[in-house]
This record gives sequence, structure tokens and C-alpha cells, in this order.
Amino acid sequence: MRRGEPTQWARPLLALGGEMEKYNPHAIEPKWQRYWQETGLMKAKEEGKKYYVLEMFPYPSGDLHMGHLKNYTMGDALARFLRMQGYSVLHPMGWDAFGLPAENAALKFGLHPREWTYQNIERAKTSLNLMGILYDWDREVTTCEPDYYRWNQWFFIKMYERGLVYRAKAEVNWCPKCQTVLANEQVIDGRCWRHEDTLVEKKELEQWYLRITAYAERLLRDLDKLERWPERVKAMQRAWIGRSEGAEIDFKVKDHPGKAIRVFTTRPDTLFGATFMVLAPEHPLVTEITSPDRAEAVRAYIEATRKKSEIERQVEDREKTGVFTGAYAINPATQEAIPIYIADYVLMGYGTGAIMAVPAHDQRDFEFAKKYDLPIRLVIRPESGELAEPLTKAFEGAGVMVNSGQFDGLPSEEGKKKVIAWLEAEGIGKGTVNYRLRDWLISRQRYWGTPIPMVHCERCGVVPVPEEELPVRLPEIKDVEQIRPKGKSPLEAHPEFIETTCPKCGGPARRDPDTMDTFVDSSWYYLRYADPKNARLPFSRQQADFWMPVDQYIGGIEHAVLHLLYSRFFTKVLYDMGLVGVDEPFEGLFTQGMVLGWTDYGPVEVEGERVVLSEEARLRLELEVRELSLDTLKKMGAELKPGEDGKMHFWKPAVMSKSLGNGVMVGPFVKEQGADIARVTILFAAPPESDMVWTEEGVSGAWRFLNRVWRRFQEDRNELAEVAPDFDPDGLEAKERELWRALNAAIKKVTEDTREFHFNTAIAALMELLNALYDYRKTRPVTSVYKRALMDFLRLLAPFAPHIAEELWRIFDDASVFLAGWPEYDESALKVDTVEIVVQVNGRVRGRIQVSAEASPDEVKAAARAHKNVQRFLEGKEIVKEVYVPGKILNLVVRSQ
RNA sequence: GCCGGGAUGGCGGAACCGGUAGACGCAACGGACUUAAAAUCCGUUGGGGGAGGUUCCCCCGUGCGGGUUCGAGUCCCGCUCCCGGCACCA
Repeated sequence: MRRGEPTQWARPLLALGGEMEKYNPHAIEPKWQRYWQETGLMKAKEEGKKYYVLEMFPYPSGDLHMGHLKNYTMGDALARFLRMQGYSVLHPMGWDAFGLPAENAALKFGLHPREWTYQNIERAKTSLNLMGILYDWDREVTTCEPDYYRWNQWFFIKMYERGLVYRAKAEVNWCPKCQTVLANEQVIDGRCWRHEDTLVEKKELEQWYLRITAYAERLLRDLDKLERWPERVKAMQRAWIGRSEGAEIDFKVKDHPGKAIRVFTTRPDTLFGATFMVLAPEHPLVTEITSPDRAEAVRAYIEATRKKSEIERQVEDREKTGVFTGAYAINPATQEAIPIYIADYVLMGYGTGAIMAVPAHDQRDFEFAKKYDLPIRLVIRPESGELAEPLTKAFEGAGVMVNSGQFDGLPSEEGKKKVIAWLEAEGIGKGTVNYRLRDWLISRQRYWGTPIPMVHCERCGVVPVPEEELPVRLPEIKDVEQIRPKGKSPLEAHPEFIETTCPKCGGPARRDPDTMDTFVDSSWYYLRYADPKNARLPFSRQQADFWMPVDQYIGGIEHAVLHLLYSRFFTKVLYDMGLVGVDEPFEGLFTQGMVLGWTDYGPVEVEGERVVLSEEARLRLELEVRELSLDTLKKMGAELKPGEDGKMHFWKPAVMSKSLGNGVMVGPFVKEQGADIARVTILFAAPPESDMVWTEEGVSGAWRFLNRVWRRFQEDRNELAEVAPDFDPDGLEAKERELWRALNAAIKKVTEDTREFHFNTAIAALMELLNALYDYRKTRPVTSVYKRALMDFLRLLAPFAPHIAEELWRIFDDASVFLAGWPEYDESALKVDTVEIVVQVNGRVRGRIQVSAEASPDEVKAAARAHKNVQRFLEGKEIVKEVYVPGKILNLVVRSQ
């Protein structure tokens, strides 16, 4: 029965009579967890061949569920595997401890954000330990500690000195829920990245920026170096950086001598077709050039634009609107006066905030021209054929230039270059590259973050805090009310913090009241792990050089253009500063799928083929309709199952989350089932990169597998003591040889699959080997090969189910299985005496023959022709071709005689 | 619209470089054990058909339509649908 109650997966452990010990994870797991910590199994040492395994560090949110643990489980399996292979492994963990939830919780419970954070860290750590996930805790990094955030401040000042930090007044994104500004990357579809339901507002504020745009080209270009990154993450970063090549062209404004408007275009070849110009309503020149008779209309339009949300402005297929400013620009190619409009389809945030409109060759301009009856001039014709005029839509493709004076007849690609050369010669434009990427706004009007180490002095202006005075500590709070967001920085309310003296002139000055975006914290934490206790520097070059880059980074896709872009930027800056020797932080990136849980969406009534949703179910599913067909239900991946009340409910897998209440919590699960079972369930259910549904059936499968492992060893325990695992592979009898081959095949498969992150197939290979071990023991006694196979099996199992492997390893050895090395396979053992050759006639399987592995092609062909069923298909035919793939297949191509 | 990734049994998924499609697991069914159930063990399981003493044979089958090849889940061309990202970006 699949039920909602928390004991759904409770199941009694194997109860067998007699002297055999039953598999009891609860009895063995805590013991080994303590043992690994005490013996320092995962202590990283700077010696030998290094491998840096890292999972994205979490925001500490307390008790963890299986959805949180997937990437840590994978990282742990990989780290243990590499450790056994003899690598010097760095596998650290830390906490992205600054941020809003701590403040919100503080306000809700009247608890200091620090206390709340540290309580959560303790609980999260407990969950990780319960799962047997091992870290080098000596390297733990917690970003809310002054020892850590002082280096955020240090980097900020260093970047300031290099011109990479600046303060600017601009229209910024404001989240009314967070009560703070956000960076561009943190606005998703016009909404706050933390609050899907909250539209971001625009505010004009003076804020701190990091000049990430200075690195746009390198951030884009170096993506090509990242061979072990998923294509889609690279695609997302490329799209975000948004490079486009074109030209900037100055258009003089008629009757405004000396005034010019610069536009950006990717199609300089269409310059002769520019019949009007459009400015973004926010463009700074708008008020200057607007003629008095148009002033009122222009003012009204600007006002209307400002009221529209970003969302409204971005809706596709919205009818173009705009107003004429009364001013004219001079097309530098044709010398024609062309009207200047303002329209909200031109955005101030891209290019120069102004465009030359070429209605014949840009669909947006075309629509605008149609609506306002502006001239449409064809300046590109297709390579072949003619365009029928009047046009019904813009021709945006490449072609040949026409109506373009001296450029007529040039192919448009070549024309672009020629027009740019002409513009440059005339001094009225130049070829440029434009990026969509904007500078990173890092000021936040919140308490729980890194104070910005800047001082505002009336006499000296903005002055950085001297290095030796770092860290600038957050002021202590006496009352949580002091951190309540009021639309400006809570730190403003702390005079003992704000009021200071100017480092330059010693006069009275004020500290900057904002804190940094927490993405600054996570942009370099992986470097701190290399040297976490350094009090002199963020990390030593030497230690960083030993461990960097991160060889395998594991995390969610949601950070594709947030954390992963910021971290690449930071690493490049640090590289330029000579602090690290690598300019890319993460050599390999793996984005894991999510964990879904079966979720009860509420009761339904079934009426024949139709399912009538209750109000509760309809609301929770966010559906408009009241009923569904059984077919639709199936397509949604949903099922009808009883809920806790015994009535029919609508169930569907959904991402595990606190709000849906569908998370399988680590603590209770491990207590009732065990950590190894949880680990195998997670790793076996689906390929690691895909989403997996956590099911009771999956748990049963893992439980049965580990139980079978346990029993195999327990049943043979006594006999195993009697034999040594040494033998001559050439002296084995048939059944032994088969087992020996199966063992070596498994070693090969598990080794390769684990290295390539195919944990599901690695575990499948272990299951196959276990089946072979059972099969062998049906008819044969405990022998040396068998013992060897059992020992190697445990070593192969250890990364995935470490506790049971460590426990059973004690049958053979007093030392840890993780110090026993990784088994190597013997290629010669994979050979078989006889092979099965598939015999095809005209590509269709007609028989299988057993031949010696050394059989010559002629022998195989003879044997194939002798095969009874094959003969049937050869009868009366002539063999015209024989294709033989040694050891695999023989295809006889025949034709009727 | 553009970009990226997919589509294989009842289900999750395997299949190296083009060479036995469906590994491994789940579910289901049949049997053994048991007073009974659970657990465990053994067997069957892509669809259809045929012969039959263990077993064997034929046809169809990897989203759809073509192609290349002795041979295609895999390569090529043209589609459909699904998931994700971007999207008035000049």
C-alpha cells in the first residue's frame, strides 16, 4: 500500500532462525560513521595525485530530506571511489550561511539570525552524517563568520583598486518581498528568483556594481574550454552573455547642431533603408529634442511606460506603440531627414537605447512602420528571386544590397564590412561588439550579509576601509526588530556602526549601510577550502595551486547563470591578480536531476471515464478545469490512490519540498531503514542526471539487494575462514572459470561506470555479480576464487553502500575496506573458451553456434553452414558474401539461384 | 520563433566505435516453504503465430516517413510530439 503516513516504508528486518546474524543497518551504521571520522578517512593531504570533488554548498535549512541529499550521496560515492583508487581526495563541505531566510526566521521566532543559522547547520550536519556522507570537516567553511566575510571585503577593495567596482545611479530591480534590490541574473521572467509570485519593481537608486562586463568576452570564449560541462549550461551562459556583432552609428539631429544620437545595429548593411529612428522612452536625449507641440504626448507616453511592469512590456505579439517626438535625425547614408519616435519596444538596457529603424528588414520595425504609416524602403533583395512589393512582412535574411548607392550589388555579409569601413572613414560610426550581459549589482538593503567596506566622507567622497581594519563587522543587535526591512538598509539604524571617521582625513564619516549579495560569498568558497584557516590571506597560492581546479563539481541546474557565472568571473579576476593559477574554477560539472516524491493533491470523484476534482485538488494542482479524463490523468503521470482518509485521491510525483510535505526525511528513514538502503535507492533508481521518483518499490529493491549481499556473506562465513584467496586462474574448473570471468567483467564495468557517473549501471553490475555468486554456490563449495570474488565484490560495493561493506569486510581483514585499494581486472580473464557466434542470413538471425574462441574464420563458416536452421535458409541459394566479425557475428549474404 | 536535450516492454531504465534490442531492478502472474500471512526461494513475462518431451521455429517490434549499409535503437534526410532555456536584444 502506498500511503502518506511516515511509516510507509517501515518493514521488519529479515527474521531468520538459527545462529545467523540478520542484516540490521541500525546496529552497524553509527559504529562505522564514528570510525571513519575518528580515523580521519577523508582528511585531505597535499601529497600525491590530487582530485577535488565538490558539491555546491547549501544554504543551511535544517533537517534534510532525500531531495537535498542526492548530490551529496553522489559526491560521497565518487570521493570514496577515488580514495580507494589512491587519489589524494579533497571533499569538503561548508555553509552558504548569509541570506534572507535567516532574517525572516529571526523575525518570526524572535531568534538572532546567527543562532537560527547555527542551529540549522548542526541539524543539517547530523543528516549528512546519518547518511554516511564523509567530509573533511577540518576544512568547513561558514560564510557568516567574520573570518570568512572579511575576505569578501578584501576582494571588494582589491577589485575597487583595479577599477572593477563602481557606484552608479541607475534604474534597478527591487523585490518588494525581500525589500532589497536584485541583480539582473536574479530576476526570472520579471519575478524575484526567490519569490515566483512577486513581480519585481523598478527603482532609481545609487548602488555598487561589479564590472563583470569587462570579462564578457573571456567568459564567453572560455566556455569552449569546458569540455566536461553539460552543453545546456554552456548554452544558457552563452545566451545570457548575448554577444552580437554590429556597428554603432551616429545620427545627427536636425536643428540641434552638435547633437547626435548613437544607435547600435547588427545590420549596418541596411543603413540606406533606415527610414525612421526609435529611442527608448527612458533615453536621456528625449526631453532635449522633443518639440514643444509634442511635449505633452511624449510626457504622457513616458509616464505610461513607467507604470507598465517589465512583464507587460515583454509580452510577445503586443501591438507596437510609440509617439513622434517632433524631431528629425539625418540618415548619414542618404542625408534624408527621418522622424524620431519613442517606443517601448526599444529598451534602454540594451545597446545604446536607440535604434535606426529599417522596416523592410526588421519585423518589429515593419510592424511599427505599418501602424504609423512610415516609409518602407527595400535595400536588400534575396539572392535569387524578387520580393513582391508592398511587403507583407520584413525580409530578414541575407541577400544583395540594392538602393544603397555605391554599395549596390554587394552581398549583405560583405556589405556589413564595407559599410563599417565607410562609417569609420567618415568618422561617424564604428564596428562594435555588444553584450546583453549587464554589470553585477551587489548592494543589498538587508542585515544578514557582508558589510560593504566603504566609508562616505563629505570631504573625501567614497573611501575604502584600510585593509588592516578588516573585517568590518556586522553590528550586534539587541532586538530583532532592528533588522526588520523598511525599504532601506537596517544598518542605517545602528549609529555605532554607521558613524565612523574617514580613513583619509580623519573627519566624521558614515559607513556604507548596505550588505553584499550573498552570491559574492559563494563565488570563491571553493578556494577557501584549499586553505580554510589562513588569517593572512583568503588562501595561499601554494595550497590553491595544489587543489585547483575543482575536478568534479556537482550541483543543480538552477545555478547555470547565477553562481556558476559569478564564480567563473571571480576566478578570472583572481587569476589576473595573480592569486590563483587557473582561470576556470570547475573542470568538470555535473548537474544532477531532482528527487520527486509521490504527492497527495487531494480527493477526487471517479465517474466512469471522468475524474472530478475536489476544490482542494483543483487548487493544489493549479488547474483551471474541474474534471479530467483518465487518459489525461495518465499523461500527467498521475495516479488515483487512496489518501489518508481512505477516499480516492489524486497522486502525482512532485519535487520534494517542505511546502508540499512530500519529502522523505533523512532522520526517520535512516532510523527505520538505514543509510545504505537510502543511498542505493537514490543511486540505482535512475541515471544521476535525470529526475528520479522516490518510491516504496525502489526502497524495497535496495533493501532486498543489500539483504541478499548480507546473507551471502553470513551463510558462508565459517567456510570462508578455511580457504585463502590465492589460486592459479589457469587451473580453474569450468564453473570457477565462469565466476572468475564474471568477477573481472564486473570490476571493469563498475570502475568505468563509476568514473563516468553512471552509478545506476554500476550498481546493476554489482547485482549481476551477486546473482553469479548465488548461482555458483547452488552447486559449488566455498573455494579460493569464490573467496576472492566476495572480497572484490565488497570493495566494489563500498563507495555506494559503505557501512555494510565495511562491516562485512571484517570477515576478511581488521583494516578498513577503504584502505584495501580498488580491485583491478585481468583482461585475460575476460576471454572465454567458447564463444557464441550469431549466424545471420541476409542480416536476420537464423542460428547461434558455439565455437572455440580461437576458431578460424573458415571453421566458423563451416560450422555455420552445418547449422540445421541456417541450412534451411541457404537451400537453393547462392552465397555471394560472407561478413564475419570475429567472436560476434557471421552474416551470410545469399541470393536465389 | 531561436537554442539545448529527449522519445526503447506495464514502469524506472540497459545496449562499447553500426554487429544477438530489452542488462539490472520494479510490478504482475505461476509454483515451493508455511496452519496462514509476511519474508525468502524457483520459474514466466515485448506483441502475434506455429510445432512440441527439456526445447525449437516464423512474423512484427526502439515516436513517424524515407535513405545509406551485408547489417540501423545507433549514421543521413524530412517530420511529429515532449522537456528545459532564451525571447520586442535592434
